[in-house]
Amino acid sequence: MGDTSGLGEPTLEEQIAAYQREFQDLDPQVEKIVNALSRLNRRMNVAYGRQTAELGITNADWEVLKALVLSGAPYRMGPGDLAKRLGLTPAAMTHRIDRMVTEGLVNRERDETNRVRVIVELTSAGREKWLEAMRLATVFEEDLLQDLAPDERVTLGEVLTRLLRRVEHAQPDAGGRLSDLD
Amino acid sequence: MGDTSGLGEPTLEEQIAAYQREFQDLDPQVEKIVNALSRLNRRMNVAYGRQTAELGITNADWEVLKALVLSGAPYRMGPGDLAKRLGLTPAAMTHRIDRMVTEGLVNRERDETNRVRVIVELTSAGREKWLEAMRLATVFEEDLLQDLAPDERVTLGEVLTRLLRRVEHAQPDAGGRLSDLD
DNA sequence: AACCTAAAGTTCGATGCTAAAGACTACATA
DNA sequence: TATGTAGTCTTTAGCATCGAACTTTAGGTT
Repeated sequence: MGDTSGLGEPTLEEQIAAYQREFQDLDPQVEKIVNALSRLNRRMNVAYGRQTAELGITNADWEVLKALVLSGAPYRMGPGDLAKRLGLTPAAMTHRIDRMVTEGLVNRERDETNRVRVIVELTSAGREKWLEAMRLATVFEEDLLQDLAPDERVTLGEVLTRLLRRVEHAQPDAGGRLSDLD
Repeated sequence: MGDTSGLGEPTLEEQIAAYQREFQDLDPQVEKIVNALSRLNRRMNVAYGRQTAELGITNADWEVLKALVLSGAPYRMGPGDLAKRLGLTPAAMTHRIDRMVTEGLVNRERDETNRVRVIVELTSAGREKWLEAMRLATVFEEDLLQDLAPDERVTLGEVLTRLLRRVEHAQPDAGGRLSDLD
């Protein structure tokens, strides 16, 4: 009586109870929300990871593709901007782009108007991969929210946006780097 | 007109609009929720990372401390169980424990009743660190949810639990490894 | 008793990340 | 024109992680 399956994680409720045993002045409401958010995200990333793997790419690749597509046509960005957008160091971006170039997902060119700049451009293959990933992702996401009534979805979206506004305002973009993400 | 600050991220609303431009049959409600969840988690991890750094540890350390404390007195677990609990490979767990032993947060002993087993035990210094981290974390968490009325908190907790139940049931613990977490 | 199999943890090689140092370009100023 | 300075990317060294091979022990089977 206790664990979910093997030895993975205890139930959320069990976990909150354990926290309360070890830390008296704890607000169970708050802890429930925070821990649920954290677990949900983990599971979502696992699911996304399976889907991207199915397409022969990684979640890391997908993040880059997303940033490029969202930048709009002609789907070009500098490595520095990409790094900021994804919360990586420029060094990591260099290597990630290296890999994605060999995979044919993006091109790397020098900016001829300013030869110290580099332009990363989405290839049509990259755009196609993004599209496939997007199709899989939306199916999963719709399935995830299946049990939520339309008005519940609206409310949830509104509440989460409010939380986000609070935390994004409190950390005005961390000066760039967004590291230490477990 | 558009970006938040420097070049970090667009507004959530802007991002959803961009998605709709590039991908027609998209449910904006769903996408709003999913993207808000993802961003929220990112910001939370950054915040936790700052707090743990302030205490001279890392988020990685903190995860181990949490697992040990939640296991209850006498705060002992095997590396394998810890690895499963945290979604790491046993190899990674070995190195993490190495580091935490030198930091005085845990002890490593052999189980004398079964000499192939190892026991990781929380030290009192480790317990104290967990307590300090917990105090900082709860302050942040309370601040994060400040704008939510009591009944909103209850509803949010309930809805998130429902989502979690759905996704945890769908992925009955991934057979162990929970990798590919960006 | 000798052997086989399974389980637990560590070691090894490769990958991706960070922080810091380096190389190159553009632009302002003297 | 020469020089300083800031900005952009790459390179380097160190660390954490993964997957796979390896070591040791426990427990069952013949």
